[in-house]
Amino acid sequence: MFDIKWIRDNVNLFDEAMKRRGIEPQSDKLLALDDERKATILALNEAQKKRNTLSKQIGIAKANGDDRKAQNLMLKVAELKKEVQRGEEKEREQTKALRDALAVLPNILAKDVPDGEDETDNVEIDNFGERVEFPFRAKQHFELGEALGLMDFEVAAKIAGSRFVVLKGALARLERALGQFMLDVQINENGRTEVNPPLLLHEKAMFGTGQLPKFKEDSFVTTDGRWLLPTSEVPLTNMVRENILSINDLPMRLTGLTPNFRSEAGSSGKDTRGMIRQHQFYKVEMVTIATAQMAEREHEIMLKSAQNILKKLNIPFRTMLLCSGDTGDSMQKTYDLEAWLPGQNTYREISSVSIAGDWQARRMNARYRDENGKVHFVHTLNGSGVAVGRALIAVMENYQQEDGSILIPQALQPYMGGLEIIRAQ
RNA sequence: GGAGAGGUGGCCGAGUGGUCGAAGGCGCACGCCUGGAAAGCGUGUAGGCGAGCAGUCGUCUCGAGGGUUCGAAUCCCUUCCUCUCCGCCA
Repeated sequence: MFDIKWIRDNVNLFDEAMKRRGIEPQSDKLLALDDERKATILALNEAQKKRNTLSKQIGIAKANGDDRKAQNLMLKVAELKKEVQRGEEKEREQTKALRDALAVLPNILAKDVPDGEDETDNVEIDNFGERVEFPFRAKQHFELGEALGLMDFEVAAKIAGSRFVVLKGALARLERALGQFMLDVQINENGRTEVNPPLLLHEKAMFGTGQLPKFKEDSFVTTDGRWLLPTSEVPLTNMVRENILSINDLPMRLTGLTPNFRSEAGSSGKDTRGMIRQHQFYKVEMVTIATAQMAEREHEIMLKSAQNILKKLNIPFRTMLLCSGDTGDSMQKTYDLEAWLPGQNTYREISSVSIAGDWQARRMNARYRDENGKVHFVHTLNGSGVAVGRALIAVMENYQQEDGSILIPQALQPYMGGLEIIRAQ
């Protein structure tokens, strides 16, 4: 969300930034709303001031026992009262109108974000690992999993519907191992604080990070109006909502392992086979709360942390800088890590590392006090470190053998009780 | 689910209709004092919005929203949250 005062001072910059997002110039409309609002406030303050002055005089008159004077003053104030009430109502409406208009606008893209339409215009900035050349046809993860008898989509459909999976035995454990491994790296090597948040969230929290109001069809709601977290970015970031933090608390580096729930409303027909796109999946998340000065460095640190996970698992991946058309509304700049999937013979997103600037902080009213006691909005960042479900896919496809067994990456073996290979029973 | 208690500034805590954005204490900052420190003394110590180049001024905010009143932290209604006891339950 934007500061209307900033828009007023940066009309061209703002309209240009919206244009990059494919949005018509907004500043005229917004400034007009703000002008009306200001005029209302000015008149309202004037009326309130008069009312307060007279009311105090009534108090004094009564204290002095001058009832007639008090009576006179009361009549005067009665009129002002109506004026104040009208003004308050108008101000409330106008403020809400302005806020609603601002709430749906996307973040400003960073200067170094390349222009582009969609994911085909993203720019590769880094590449890690050798793609394995199999002397046989590489299978997709679901072929492997089903053949092992450890991955069952039919049972999942029976109990929950499509886009769910049931993992069993060593595969279930492998998924758990991946989550624990990643979390441990985040805590021990990347110095993040583990957080285990609620999975059901207030609407306010969903608004704070930008999932609401625009993208409500992407998430699930409960019967009592709570939202199932689509990513733990939401609870972790909203931990600082409506706070004024001390500068000493920053940067605040958090991590957590949670399930994520997504309706995938707009994705019917996409990735229908396998575990790529599910309604429910585990993900290790990184969230950093920082100052404006710290933020860019924290973004690079976070990117390295995510890359580090895949390197430890020895999964080939490339790092993409998302183009303007593919960068999420809440974000100024996003890197995606795409893991190589031999079975699909393609790269697929496995992590997304983004910087939001103060866009989320304004929505959350999350601030900090600097060395001089001045209050500023924090800057927020988040990234996956990494998606567990997709990491499972990447491990299976990259570590598969001709007979359909799967080697377990060395880094995971301690989490698998020393198991080195998963074979059909 | 039933019965009760409560939500006030960074924290504790007073305030039950009148100049209260709010006593007092703690904490913190600065100054004095000291060789240095502690103690002591003094001063300061919310955020939003609006006006102004600025000093500053006005206004709003005592969980949230609404109402009563000339005037609300104080009265009424609604709602959220916390705590205690009982019941139920993982």
